[in-house]
Amino acid sequence: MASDQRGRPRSSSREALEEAATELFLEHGYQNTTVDDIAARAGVSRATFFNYFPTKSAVLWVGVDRALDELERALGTGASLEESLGMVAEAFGGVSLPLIASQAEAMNTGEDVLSEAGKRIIMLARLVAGSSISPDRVWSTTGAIVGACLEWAQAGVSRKGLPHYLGSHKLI
Amino acid sequence: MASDQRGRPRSSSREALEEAATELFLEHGYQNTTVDDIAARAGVSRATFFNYFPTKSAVLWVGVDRALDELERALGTGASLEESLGMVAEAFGGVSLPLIASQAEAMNTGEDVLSEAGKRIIMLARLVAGSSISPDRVWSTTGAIVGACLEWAQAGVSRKGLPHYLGSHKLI
DNA sequence: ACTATTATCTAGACGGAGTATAAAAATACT
DNA sequence: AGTATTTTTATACTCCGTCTAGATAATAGT
Repeated sequence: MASDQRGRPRSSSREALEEAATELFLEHGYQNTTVDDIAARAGVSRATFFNYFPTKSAVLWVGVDRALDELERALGTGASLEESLGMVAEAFGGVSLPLIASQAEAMNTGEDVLSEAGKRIIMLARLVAGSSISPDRVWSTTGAIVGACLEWAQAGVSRKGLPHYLGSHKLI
Repeated sequence: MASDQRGRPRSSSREALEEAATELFLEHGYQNTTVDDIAARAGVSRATFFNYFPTKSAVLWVGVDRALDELERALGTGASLEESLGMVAEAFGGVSLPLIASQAEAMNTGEDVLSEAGKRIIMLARLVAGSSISPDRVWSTTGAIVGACLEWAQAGVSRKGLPHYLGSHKLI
């Protein structure tokens, strides 16, 4: 029986890179941090960074992107949009805020992050469009979801779970 | 009395660049066209391109960006969101579709354009947030506007004016 | 043990976007 | 002619993201 642990093992590069990037973004700002800087602090080569993250900005969005992936998976099982959102929000809302939501202003993020945010909104709209929702409600629903997530992220210490905010916006 | 036509006159570079870029995007696709290519065909230097457009992708979005600028201006006069949208849609909806809306698929546009689209959505959301609308309706309203504009752009030959589509989505 | 296989990591070069700066070119004013 | 002003150009630079070839580290089979 073959073990599936073949080849050179990964050397915990992913966590190291994520930590290094977070530190540097907070120390010097997002714009003033290069991929070389991140790799150097993590103790790996620049090429390795791109083995783990497709772009520099992807580090900021790991949490959000994972949530989008899970939403896609949930919708793929045939669950309705509301059910799928609920499932993702349960698994996702309990954990800590994604880096981008909690630290955006401390990292001096500029236009880059703006367009990255927009990209995720469009990804979400595509998922919504692929659900069983009426086509002419796709974008207003997408907007409502975005609004709920932002409200949740900005709620601070009094924050309730994400499902609470999703529920308070009527999605249908 | 000093004429305000001082210095070296502009050599119609803007239109030339816009035309050259459109042609090349359609011939070889957006991704396979470099700024150098555009400048060369327009008969100007690469540096001149960046005198007229902040980014390569901005050429695709001239119409949309102008509409956003006008919306900002209209809101600045104190008009309501609905009134301002109506004004912009009047001035904007009669004219031809922006390049991005009519030719996106022919230009083989990829992920770049996706994030550029998202950027504009966020710009729109900021304008909506700056209007007199209730804060918790900002994103659902933004989504509704986006939906109306997309419906308008995709309507084809039977297209009515943009105000018609904005009206059919209830924005409030 | 030795080899083959598989997968990660690395070094290095490359093309392209966007920025910055200083010089050249074209016009108007004096 | 000479000066001021503005556009255009040449050039160099940084950084992102891609690519390729090779080094390295582990396992699987003989």
